Amino acid sequence: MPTRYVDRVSTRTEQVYEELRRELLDLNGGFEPGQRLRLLDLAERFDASQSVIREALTRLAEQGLLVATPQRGFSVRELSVADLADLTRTRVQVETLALRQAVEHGDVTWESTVVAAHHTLERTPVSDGAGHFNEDWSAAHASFHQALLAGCASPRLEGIVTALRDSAELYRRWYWALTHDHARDIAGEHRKLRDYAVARKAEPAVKVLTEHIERAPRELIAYTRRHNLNAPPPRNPRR
Amino acid sequence: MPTRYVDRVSTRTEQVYEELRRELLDLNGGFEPGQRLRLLDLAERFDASQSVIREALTRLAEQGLLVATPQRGFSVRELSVADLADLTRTRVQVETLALRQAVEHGDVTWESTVVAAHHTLERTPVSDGAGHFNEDWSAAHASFHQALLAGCASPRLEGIVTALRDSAELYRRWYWALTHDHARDIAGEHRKLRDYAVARKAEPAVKVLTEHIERAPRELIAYTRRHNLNAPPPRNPRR
DNA sequence: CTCGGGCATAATATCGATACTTTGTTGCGC
DNA sequence: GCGCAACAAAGTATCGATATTATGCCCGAG
Repeated sequence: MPTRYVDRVSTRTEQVYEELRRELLDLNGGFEPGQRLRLLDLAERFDASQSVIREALTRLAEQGLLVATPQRGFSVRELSVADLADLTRTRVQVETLALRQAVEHGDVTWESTVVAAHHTLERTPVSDGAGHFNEDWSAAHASFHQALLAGCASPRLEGIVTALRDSAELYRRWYWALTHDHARDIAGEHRKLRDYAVARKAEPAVKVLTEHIERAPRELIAYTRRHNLNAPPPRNPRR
Repeated sequence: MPTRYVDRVSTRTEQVYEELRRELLDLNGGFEPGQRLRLLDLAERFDASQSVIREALTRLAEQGLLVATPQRGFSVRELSVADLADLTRTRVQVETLALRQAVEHGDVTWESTVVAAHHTLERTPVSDGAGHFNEDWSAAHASFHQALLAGCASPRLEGIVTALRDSAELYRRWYWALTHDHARDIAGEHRKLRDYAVARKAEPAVKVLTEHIERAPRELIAYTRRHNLNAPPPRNPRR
């Protein structure tokens, strides 16, 4: 029998978990809101046993990215206008809380990290030119915001903010499909955030961050009101 | 072969998960911070297979009540003064946020729920008289605070507050072992919270809640400073 | 006496099979 | 044609065994 576990950095479950998570949050990923995730399908796709898949899905469900229903397995979390509104409100409140503390308590090392992360972000293209969204930008974006808030020196608060941001990622594909906010200058928002943060101007920074978080959801909600929707348009009618 | 799965309300995993969680947060429970949780032990104890135990532990680890280390299994989260300080600070910030909104936006139904939950709490004894802490009180206490914040009408925010409170529960045994704050009038604090909430006096309510959350950690941290500790005293030296 | 290599032990991670549940379908009675 | 019960198909939940890894101990070299 061939040796199976060679050169493993981590466990199989860990790998599958990370891959599934990436794909779930990936704008180009193949998962639809509400879509059921069958254990055997995924087991075959990842060439792993059901146990491994199940553990990964369990973790994602615990994070609220999936929904686990006893005896009926797992499915991708459904999106709704109500949840988006709640999520956005919560994100603004908690994230501005963290930002205020970061600006107040962050040290010089923090400033450097913010500047560095911003530099990386600015140099990463949003799209790959072929209409495909660049997931590297997404990572750089997350890193920048992470660095910005790390100054609050509160692992617990940081963890909450990160979890909320990940949840919000699920909505990104929906924005992308429906709204085209070409007037928006995201790079400018980030530059302002960096400058206000380093200059220790908490209130202006909070203002920019609030708008930064609220803008896309506001556009999307306005759009759905105009078109009488309250859930994203299905791309794949088969559920 | 005998029929095994009869009259089941839920799945075995769900049951084991809930039982483990209860015990973990139970002041009288048997788990120590840092204690390793062996799959086979628990499987035998619960008369379930390792898979079932593993799924329950995975969920608890994802919540931060346990720590999962690849290839080395699960253990109860370690406690530390630094984490307690961070946790307490975060709890105050997030929970007062929720309280302000509840007081501002809560309707009459909310008021009724608060009053009812308070009544139950007031009628539930803290201790069973034999020195054993009464877990019913703990449940009533959680329900009261839950009801208080439910008025904020934000499932996301509520979820965060609940998760933080559960994390704080892990520290309760530590308080209990070391500090004896007999001057404290917890019932009075709850009464004030109820009254201020129903009277829509946000700021006084926030003040009481802040003190309510901070008091025990403050006492404990002061105690550990006096005695040069930064982790709870081991009751069971075998790790 | 101490340090390390190499084994024995014990625990986790993974697998594949089986028990059970849900769901869709077929066909019968009316 | 319609409702419903029994059945069939598909999927989840659970199990127990096996592969793999961590850990502690023993023992010999220095």
